[in-house]
Amino acid sequence: MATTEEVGTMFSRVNVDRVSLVIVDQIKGLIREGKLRPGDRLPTERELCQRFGVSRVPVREALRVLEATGLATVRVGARGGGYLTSPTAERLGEGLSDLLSLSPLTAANVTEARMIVELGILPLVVERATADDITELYDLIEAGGTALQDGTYTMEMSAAFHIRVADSAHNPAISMLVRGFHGPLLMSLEKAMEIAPAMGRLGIDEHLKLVDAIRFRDLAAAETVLREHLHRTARRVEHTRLD
Amino acid sequence: MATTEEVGTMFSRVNVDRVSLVIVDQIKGLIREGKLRPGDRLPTERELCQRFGVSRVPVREALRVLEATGLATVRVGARGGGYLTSPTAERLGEGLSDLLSLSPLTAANVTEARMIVELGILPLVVERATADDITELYDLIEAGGTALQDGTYTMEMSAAFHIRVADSAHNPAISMLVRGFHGPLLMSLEKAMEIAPAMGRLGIDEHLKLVDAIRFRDLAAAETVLREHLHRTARRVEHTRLD
DNA sequence: TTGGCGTAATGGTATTACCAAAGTAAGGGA
DNA sequence: TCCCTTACTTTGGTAATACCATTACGCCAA
Repeated sequence: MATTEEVGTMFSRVNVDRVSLVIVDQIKGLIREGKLRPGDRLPTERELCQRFGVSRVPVREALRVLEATGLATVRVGARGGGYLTSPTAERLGEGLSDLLSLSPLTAANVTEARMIVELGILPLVVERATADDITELYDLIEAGGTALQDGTYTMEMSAAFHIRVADSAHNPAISMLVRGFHGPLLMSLEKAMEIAPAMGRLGIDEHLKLVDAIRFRDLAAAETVLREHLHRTARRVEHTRLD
Repeated sequence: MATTEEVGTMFSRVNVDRVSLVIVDQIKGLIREGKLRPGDRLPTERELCQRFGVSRVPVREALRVLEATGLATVRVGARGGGYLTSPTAERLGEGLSDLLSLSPLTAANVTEARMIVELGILPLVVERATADDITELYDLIEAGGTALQDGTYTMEMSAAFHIRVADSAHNPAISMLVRGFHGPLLMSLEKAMEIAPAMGRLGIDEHLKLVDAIRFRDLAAAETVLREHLHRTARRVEHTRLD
């Protein structure tokens, strides 16, 4: 007969997770291990049922979760079924915006984090920006200028510029972070405040100075410009709640 | 008879979304409008079925999606069902880390981004760290020291320390970011490389120096220590693939 | 030979009915 | 008063079925 202590170590905690969760985890694991890659087609629902030895309901729930996470899309019809997709930063921002609107994060919180990231990557940007990067940045600025004259300049265009700057660091992880922040943050701010034309003009001027500094690989100047630029926009959102 | 152009505008693209998606959107909408708040209990599955006029499967799929998005938890049993939750920094970071570890990013990408964030927040940490923060950081270091002697020191404990440092910036958005970095990504690295005892000793010494610098509000010293610390661990990861 | 059309095969979507397991809460006895 | 039992609520999972969307293929005609 085993003592109580022995029994305590004999049995390991049995995991009675939801079946759908187990399936999701297994598929995620396969993705992590590289055995499944974006573009791959998952087996049909019926086949997944057989492989996992479960009925269709949990399998479908798992597919919905993968879909919601941005890991897969499910098509109907012949040649339909689950297809793995590589989660984009856009999808991340989508999910994030839902959560941000509920979470105790304030716009000031997000802005502060954003400043840290965007200022922090400047050394990389100044070092790695290619001629193409610079050209595209100037193009964005020009587009912003004409939009400003038309009165069609939006916060979204400003966001696009900052995202393009981040892309010039040539690190996909950083691109994802910045995209993740800009989407939800600016979408909610856009509703709250119209862009005053003078404000836009000043913003675009600063964008221009920033790209100039990047072009000349002048880190100090770039930092000065961007810090002032971000601080100025930060002050506008200081007391704004995300809602 | 209508002309072709007229017909072109007469019909709008029919988009028969999945029922589960419609349900999710409706609930999200109610949350956004404030008609549903964290802590609220959703109607039971059966009742949702009646209200939406659909069967249980789509309803359950919708609940799974809400769960996966971090907007709700579902309990079984009497008084069970869906309860809306307010997403925490932990939950947000979890989603972020999932995304990072499942996207085609290299360890070097993520490490670089991590360094930018963790170094970037140091000014805030040095400025805002409370006595409690400092005490807890020392506690973590002490726990790490004893664990090291026992041979039970793990990457996870190191991660906990860095997360606690980030929490000392007292910005939930930043906490979320750093938690996102120290998720499954580092856990998978943990498998790849054992912590050499000497390595751990050195790491903990650096942790100690970092907290000392934070305590004395010595930003320059803190930056020097952390930069070296992160660079050292980064070098170990440099040629490691995420797989 | 080739283009278009109809049909069959494929595979997700939703309904219904049913049972099992897990919590909760209320009732009853010591 | 406290604990235990019991009954009920509610989700979790299975199975069978019908239905609809999409694609592939083969046939027929030009």
